[in-house]
Amino acid sequence: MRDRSSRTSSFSVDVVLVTATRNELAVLLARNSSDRERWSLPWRSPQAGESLEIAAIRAVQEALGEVPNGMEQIGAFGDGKRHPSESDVSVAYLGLVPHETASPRAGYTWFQVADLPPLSPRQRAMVESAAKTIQSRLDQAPVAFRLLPNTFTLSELQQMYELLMGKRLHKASFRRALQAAWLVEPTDEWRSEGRGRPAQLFRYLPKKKRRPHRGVRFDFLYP
Amino acid sequence: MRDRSSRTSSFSVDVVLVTATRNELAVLLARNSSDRERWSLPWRSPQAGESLEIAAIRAVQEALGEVPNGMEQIGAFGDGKRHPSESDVSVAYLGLVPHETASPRAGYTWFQVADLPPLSPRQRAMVESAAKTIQSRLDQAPVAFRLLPNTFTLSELQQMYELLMGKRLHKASFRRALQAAWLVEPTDEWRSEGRGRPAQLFRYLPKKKRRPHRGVRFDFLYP
DNA sequence: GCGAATTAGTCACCTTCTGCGACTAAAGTC
DNA sequence: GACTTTAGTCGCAGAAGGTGACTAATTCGC
Repeated sequence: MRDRSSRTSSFSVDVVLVTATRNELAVLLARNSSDRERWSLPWRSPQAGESLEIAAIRAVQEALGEVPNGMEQIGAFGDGKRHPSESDVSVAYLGLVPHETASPRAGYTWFQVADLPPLSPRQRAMVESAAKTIQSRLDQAPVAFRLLPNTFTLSELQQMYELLMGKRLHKASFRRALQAAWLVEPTDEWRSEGRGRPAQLFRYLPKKKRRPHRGVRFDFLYP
Repeated sequence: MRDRSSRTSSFSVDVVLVTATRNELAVLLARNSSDRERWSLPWRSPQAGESLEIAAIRAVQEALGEVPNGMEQIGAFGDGKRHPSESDVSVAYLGLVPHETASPRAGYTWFQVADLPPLSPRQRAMVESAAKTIQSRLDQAPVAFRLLPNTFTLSELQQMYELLMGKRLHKASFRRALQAAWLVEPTDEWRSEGRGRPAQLFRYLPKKKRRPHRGVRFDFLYP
């Protein structure tokens, strides 16, 4: 994928770029330059003086030509044998991009997460970890908005949440919670999509934190 | 701290070991072997074939002589210049140990998190990240129990939660939530501590998950 | 021994939150 | 114009959560 002789660093930076189509999550993979049947996550060996995050951003730039707004580190992965870079450890970053604006460069393709080609065990672990990270961050961070275009209908937003959470949501409850969080604001545009009543377009409204308090909840997920 | 000539790996594994006294969190630091005025997190350069987690566990063994039940990786840290190991990147692990059973070996000391000695920027970032991780994991994972001895009173448990959450909790609400989560079981022991009515001792009751469902909550923490 | 102080543990009330069905609104289809 | 489809809202019933007041069991001071 990249010249590996420049500086044999014993770690690499790998990027799990995620986008969402109508009802599927997709991950960007790069065609292996030597064995063109194989695919791998975009990765990069950090150059001297290049921070981890910068390396991740560069890897994304090579793949998409643009940078996602905000990449999040999801950990260092060391187990598993083979990795394209032959590095001992890979630091994985997660990036979210709206599907509309995400056209990969030559050699890169989106794969549905449900239908990935074979990957190295290490990279497969990264993809799984990325999926978990997205789910767990869902109600802590505005993840869904980073996967949607600038304006969107509330139905689209709800569908995105349903996709990310993996379950159906009740429309009225969803909108009530959304209102309480004060997270979106209406635009004065409407979109008519096929049949049915046109939907109002909304935009994400980043705001100072609200809801300062709330008690304990022992919603433990694992024993 | 450790022989660095054996194998110059460009990354190290650092451990943020956390314990909790009555009303303070504390972190284990190691006295620097060359400059005995300086302190650092316990760390280790992974040997060949040593996984990241094993390296972290070994580092803890050297420091405490025992292993915490479960270490969690909190990320790879690359920015900031100086690090004891002179490595480019450090992978940080978080371990929780009950204060009662945590007697450090010679050269290691617990420091209150509010009163840490100077650390390298990178290690300071690790400690801060560890604190954030603990808070965010609080209602996802039984963090508090890993900081308490096997049996404890509900008041102790509540105090631990108050310490970790950084705010007071109402006794009745706390216990109601605890009951609903089915997370502790009473022992038949009671402990009389100074004045006041003796408290019943409880133990942690790991269990299959409950509460399978719940709607969305936009409890966003940042804009 | 006895009341005050202290800590443990529970109850009941009221408010807020949440699941959910039923409703109205505005478009297209035939 | 009746029917279908999607958007958007209302309001109730029940669950969850915040809080003060209560009972219980012990030590302390006298």
